Amino acid sequence: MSVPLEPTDQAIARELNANGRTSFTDLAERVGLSVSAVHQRVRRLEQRGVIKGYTARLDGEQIGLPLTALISLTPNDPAAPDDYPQRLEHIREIESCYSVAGDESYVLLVRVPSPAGLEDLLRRIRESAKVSTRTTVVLSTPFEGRPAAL
Amino acid sequence: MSVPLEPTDQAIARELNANGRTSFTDLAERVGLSVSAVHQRVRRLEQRGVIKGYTARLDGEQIGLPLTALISLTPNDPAAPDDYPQRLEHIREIESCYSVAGDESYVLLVRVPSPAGLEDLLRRIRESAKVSTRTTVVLSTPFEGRPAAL
DNA sequence: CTTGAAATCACATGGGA
DNA sequence: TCCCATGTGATTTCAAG
Repeated sequence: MSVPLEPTDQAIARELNANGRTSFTDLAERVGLSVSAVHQRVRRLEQRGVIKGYTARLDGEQIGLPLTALISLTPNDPAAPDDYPQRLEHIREIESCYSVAGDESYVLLVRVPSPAGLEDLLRRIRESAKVSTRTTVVLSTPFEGRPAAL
Repeated sequence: MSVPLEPTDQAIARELNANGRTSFTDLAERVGLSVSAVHQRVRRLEQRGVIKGYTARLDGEQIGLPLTALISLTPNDPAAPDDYPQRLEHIREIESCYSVAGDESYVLLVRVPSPAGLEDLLRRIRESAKVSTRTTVVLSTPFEGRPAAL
């Protein structure tokens, strides 16, 4: 299950993780290979799923989603089949969904425009997944989405 | 604090959030502007901090960081000045740091190679920030880093 | 915002260690 | 298999209106 990444591929992955728009030309210089060699490696990393995608990180405040929260889920019926992620997938306010070890079963990271938006979101989560929720409101985000510690 | 984003800028931000390597040419087609107009807008969004950066999303399993955890922090000395984020910034395993409302003060999202790596990380967090920790291990990640609900 | 032109880049192909 | 060199068309970027 997953060969440890070769040093060159690791360097490429690290660079693209830190700057997702680095050109192949720059990458080639940094890892000491020709542009075409790097090009091939990046495509392979994408195919293998080492690179899952590219995204611009946006400032929640400025895009109208200033309220972030962590929501922990507990199933209402512990005997029900565990298809919670599927039941929640359609809710676009949910950015991430983690299955966790602990008192609760899942933790969601969500972004909403306002307290009213959060209230409505919680209602939809409870209805869609038949869970009870415990919400931790994020007051501020000192940092987020930093480069991986490769 | 933060003028609501103009529709065209919002469309650009949404597209780059969903695909961080979309070319200016593609962006221009999608939003119905010339390439250089889009170019200027993207630069402005970057300057304003609406776009905070670009990153490749990597598969933790394949890059040697298969273990994810959420760590909640409680200050040892509640009277101490609150400079925890600064004290933790140097620890590269910490991907995100949220100041939260609730029993605890902060929640960290971390990635490590192994349980031993987690143990060592917890020790460093406690020492650096003078906090006690409560750790929630992530068992699996049904989804993560989905595009913002713009 | 647009046009337009120069510099740079992406990417496919073919060939060599 | 992995790498490199080269060519062509696409893209980025800047200056000017």
